[in-house]
Amino acid sequence: MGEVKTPEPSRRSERSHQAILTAAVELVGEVGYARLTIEAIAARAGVGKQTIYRWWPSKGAVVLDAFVSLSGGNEPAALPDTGDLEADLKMVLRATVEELTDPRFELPSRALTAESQSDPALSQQFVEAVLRPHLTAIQERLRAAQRAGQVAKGVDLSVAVELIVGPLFHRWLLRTAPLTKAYADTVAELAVAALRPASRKPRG
Amino acid sequence: MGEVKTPEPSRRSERSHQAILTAAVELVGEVGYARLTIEAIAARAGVGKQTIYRWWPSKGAVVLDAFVSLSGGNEPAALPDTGDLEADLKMVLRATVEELTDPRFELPSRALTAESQSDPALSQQFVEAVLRPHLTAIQERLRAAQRAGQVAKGVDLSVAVELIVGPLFHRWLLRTAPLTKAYADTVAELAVAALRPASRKPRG
Amino acid sequence: MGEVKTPEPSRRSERSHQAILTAAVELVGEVGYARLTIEAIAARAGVGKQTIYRWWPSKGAVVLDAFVSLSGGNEPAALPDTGDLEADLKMVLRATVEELTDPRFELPSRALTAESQSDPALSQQFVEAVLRPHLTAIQERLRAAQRAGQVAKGVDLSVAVELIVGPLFHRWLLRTAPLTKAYADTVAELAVAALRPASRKPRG
Amino acid sequence: MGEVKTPEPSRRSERSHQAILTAAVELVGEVGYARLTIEAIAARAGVGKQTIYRWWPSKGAVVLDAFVSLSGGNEPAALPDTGDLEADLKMVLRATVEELTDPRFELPSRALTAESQSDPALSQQFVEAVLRPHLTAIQERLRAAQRAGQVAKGVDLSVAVELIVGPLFHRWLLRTAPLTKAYADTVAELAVAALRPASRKPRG
DNA sequence: ACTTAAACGAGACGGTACGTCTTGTCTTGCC
DNA sequence: GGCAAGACAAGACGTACCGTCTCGTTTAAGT
Repeated sequence: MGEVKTPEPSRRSERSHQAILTAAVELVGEVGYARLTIEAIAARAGVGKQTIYRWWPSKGAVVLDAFVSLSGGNEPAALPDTGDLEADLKMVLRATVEELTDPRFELPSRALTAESQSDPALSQQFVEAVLRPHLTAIQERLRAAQRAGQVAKGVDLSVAVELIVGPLFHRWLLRTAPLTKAYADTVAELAVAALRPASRKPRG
Repeated sequence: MGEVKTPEPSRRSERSHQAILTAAVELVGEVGYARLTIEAIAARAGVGKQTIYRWWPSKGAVVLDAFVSLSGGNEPAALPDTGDLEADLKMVLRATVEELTDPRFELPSRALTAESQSDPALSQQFVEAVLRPHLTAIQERLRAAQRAGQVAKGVDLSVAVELIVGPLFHRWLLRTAPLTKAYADTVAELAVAALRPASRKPRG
Repeated sequence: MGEVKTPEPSRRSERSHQAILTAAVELVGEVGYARLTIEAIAARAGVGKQTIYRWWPSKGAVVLDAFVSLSGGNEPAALPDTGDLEADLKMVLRATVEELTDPRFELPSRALTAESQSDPALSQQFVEAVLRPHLTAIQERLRAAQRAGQVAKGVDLSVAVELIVGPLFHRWLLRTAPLTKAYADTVAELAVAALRPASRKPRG
Repeated sequence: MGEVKTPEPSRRSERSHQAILTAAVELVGEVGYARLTIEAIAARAGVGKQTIYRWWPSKGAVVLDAFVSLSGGNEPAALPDTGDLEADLKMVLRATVEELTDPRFELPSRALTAESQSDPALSQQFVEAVLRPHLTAIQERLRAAQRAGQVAKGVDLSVAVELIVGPLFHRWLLRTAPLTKAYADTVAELAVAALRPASRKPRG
């Protein structure tokens, strides 16, 4: 995931490839993303710098690949569907809070989000590889709820997903307040209320 | 705003101070934050590098000060209160979309958000100086609505604020989809629905 | 000329061999010896790098072979013997000046002389392949002159040869002054005077 | 000696300057010129690479300065004048042979001569700083001899000097044969014979 | 003609050094 | 005596080549 450049990938050394990803993961944990250097990755991986530059366009791209390979298998697949939307959402949002708070994921995630601000291509890859599966899983659960009449017919589910996760990321990224499970619960409750088919709209 | 270091501030050259902020604003617009250097700011401002290092701890801090001085007076003060919460929120969210899309603000904002990921001190200053006034203004409007019975009594308004702005920032920061005024409207509608007192959720 | 390594020479591709020498000659003329690279020779010759490393031990060795193949046939054979030693020497020294000044020969010659300073093996090959024939030709002419009584009996002719060509190379290599045919003539006259059988030695 | 570039020399750190020259001398002795790198000089000298690139245009220029500062004071001044030209020349040529054979001088000298082949500016500086004093000293001795009637009136002394030293350098640079004191003596004898006024050549 | 082992082109690899750039500190000399 | 100017040590950048090492693919001997 990530290479778009020219060289013949069949001749790629899988040994070096893995060593680079491993070294990147280790080093980003040890010194942080800002003080992470290509030279250090190459040295730690026992690899020439050119081998990194040959296959990745930037430091961010290496770290993204490393991060993806790290959180490799744990595709969130689908949310459980207990029939209780609010409970299911609370579960997934609590899990999200836990992940965003786990230092193992927090540092690389913040780094990639930061890097994405100035590198739209990286941003795209980051979202598709890391974020999209989570969003899609939630959206599928919402679709089921919509079919079950727990979510109003007219709601655009892609917006609904961001209504749910947006507040969490906002607090995480901007550190407006501590990111807790209580907050996750409150957001889930409010979101469910927002999506519920209108009993009546008292506005007019 | 921003200085925390030692030297005697009374002897500070206001002329150099302003020149530095101006140069930073110009340069961040010309080359972007990533390629912005302290040396270039000093050169453009006609100032010794030491004069920058003396008063600011990092490149981010200079840019934050420059950004704040740029958007100086326009404190958002308070939201209008037309009595129609949804309409008032749509107005402020549309304005927010406009600002986040305005290249004059977008680049420095993204840069400072990115830099905040690895610099919690900067993050704190950024939030307090730039973001907090907006959040507070929205929260005040919500308090009025709560008093008017348009928002449920039990709702934690600081969470409500993030429910409203979170989805916008999520889309802006992660570029999951284009950030449009239609999206702002939808978010406002859903948020109002979430906060409405109405019948408590019919689930139990 | 030059190969000392192991592989079976009968299977050598003459096509590649020639292409390499041609490419080396062209490139040394285009970019000079210092900026000449094995990679560039291989690319220009349409040859794998290994094919060069297989048959030559160093860049200098390739260029030496290329240079020898360039100045291939024109073995100086023997000097003319008009009976007038001084005239014959002037002729050969003037020709030498011309060659040392001809850009076609000057650049590779200087490069190989330079390289020889740090590579005695190359030095040996260079001297034997390029220089020795010239020196030998002059020495033969001196031997004839010695037989004819124009050169003193006791003179060591190998030293005499270097007395003649040394001053030319000195000026060429060290650029102490322009290398001209007038200088060649003067050197020839002085050398002949040095070698002439002593009328008497007015020293004692 | 050597700097031709822009920066203000008054602010130059004499400490770093000396450390660089010392490191260069040491390293050229330890690993030879070809394997000498700017990086190693900087590391050994405890100096940033830029400090070298700021003040010298090339590796050769650094080594030349280092070499000159090494052989700093020992200006050859003037040759002794015992009245016996041949004896005096033998003395100086033997000394030259000794110097050219002394490893302390041989390696840098060969390196600078080699480098001069592709860098005429360096060549010029090398000749003027290192070689010219020797040549001038010999030329002065020859002038005295010419006044004393031991050298023919019409002889161009600058050519005469190269007649004397050229054969030595020829053998040293091209390694046509071992460079010995016996060779130096023979060259001196032949040179004196060449320059002697005596009976004009009996040829015409 | 068939086999087989080499030499071949291509080019990825681990490395080294390049010359440039930027950082944050230190120094000099002008005003 | 405060400040611009800029030299300095440090070290990462991205590039260029080095010489070695696979890869298939010719190619030429020796069957």
